[in-house]
Amino acid sequence: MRKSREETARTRERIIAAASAEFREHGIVATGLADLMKAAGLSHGGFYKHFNSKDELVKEVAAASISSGTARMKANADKGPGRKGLRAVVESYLSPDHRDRPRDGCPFASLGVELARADAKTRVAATEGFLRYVDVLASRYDTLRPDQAKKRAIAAAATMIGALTMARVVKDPELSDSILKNAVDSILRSFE
Amino acid sequence: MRKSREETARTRERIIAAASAEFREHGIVATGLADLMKAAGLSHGGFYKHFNSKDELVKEVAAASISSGTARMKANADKGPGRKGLRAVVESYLSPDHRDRPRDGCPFASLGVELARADAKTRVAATEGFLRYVDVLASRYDTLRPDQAKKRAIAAAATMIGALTMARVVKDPELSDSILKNAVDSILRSFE
DNA sequence: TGTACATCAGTGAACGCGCGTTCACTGATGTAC
DNA sequence: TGTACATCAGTGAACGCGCGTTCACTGATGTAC
Repeated sequence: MRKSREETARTRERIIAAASAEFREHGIVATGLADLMKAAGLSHGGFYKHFNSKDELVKEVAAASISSGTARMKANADKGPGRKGLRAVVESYLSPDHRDRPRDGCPFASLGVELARADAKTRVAATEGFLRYVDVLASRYDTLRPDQAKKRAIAAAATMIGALTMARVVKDPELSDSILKNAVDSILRSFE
Repeated sequence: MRKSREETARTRERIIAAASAEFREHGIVATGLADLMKAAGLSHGGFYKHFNSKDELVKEVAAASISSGTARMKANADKGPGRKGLRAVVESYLSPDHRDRPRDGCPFASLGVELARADAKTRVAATEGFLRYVDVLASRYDTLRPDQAKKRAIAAAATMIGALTMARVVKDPELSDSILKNAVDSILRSFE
């Protein structure tokens, strides 16, 4: 039962969306194709009509989820120039809500080191995405020279990703909250 | 061919050491028991004479690798009080050498979010280990009140873990180096 | 201290299961005239 | 515009493989007298 071109394209997006959520919640290696095809409402075997391999899907998922992460970050940055926009970005990223919902959150924090072990194309997509995060953050350090702003932005991005990851690792909820809060304070302090 | 008590204990440690390296290099889920038992020089089937399950091994590995990470950090901190010791800790942690050798490096950066998905006992071990990292770092912020020092230390730890993770993710070596460098600068700046 | 027996570390093969991938088949869509 | 045929999205079963775990067996170590 062949499907129309538009429907085929929509199905492909549906698989990416389902994989995007499953990978971020359970990890790439730990998520099977059967599981995610079921999550997309399809049978297991149809996967290869859309992708050549799991690795290809991983690359698409990385690109798509980083792209939506950047969009959200940019929307928060647009709430104001300078410190105000920076605060909006950082408080949204380091919120308990983001911590508790990895399925639609930042892939650097939820996939983390799995991206480092992924194939070259995926790592390239991740690298480009990281630079877009950095650009959004750098645009808020508007009192500094651009090269200095970028340096602060790189450090801020690292702090955000590390803090969100560790907030998910630690079992004590108070400590988890305090990791988020202290990271926010530290980044805002870096604004001077 | 039963072994002596001492040799049994040594074998158990050997399995933990091998698993510790394999998990940090390839991830927990991606490492099979057969692989790591071979790395320990044993046959696959003997595993269950030492551990009740893979999860139990994961907990032991987390505890052991965090403990050795803390020891290394402490050794660097002992190079000097205040800023000097902080610099030693941070430059060692955020070195290209550490980035390139996950097998014997910090487990928070190499296992990352897999620890968040691990069972309760493993997460408790990770939580305690994180607090020991924080204590070592806090001890160098000696110009601040203890509670303020701890807050800075939490943010510094998050920055270190996030920066090391992202330095491993990005494909561009120059960007990778600059993530490490900017994170070092940012943490030293936080000393005031 | 010496002997007899129980214990158990390690081996190697097997268990059921889920993995990523392939394939024959179906039937609606797309293409060519 | 209508018809005939080629294409291919999706199904469902199967492929070989490696996973975590179990088990019968071996023989050196530990224990009891």
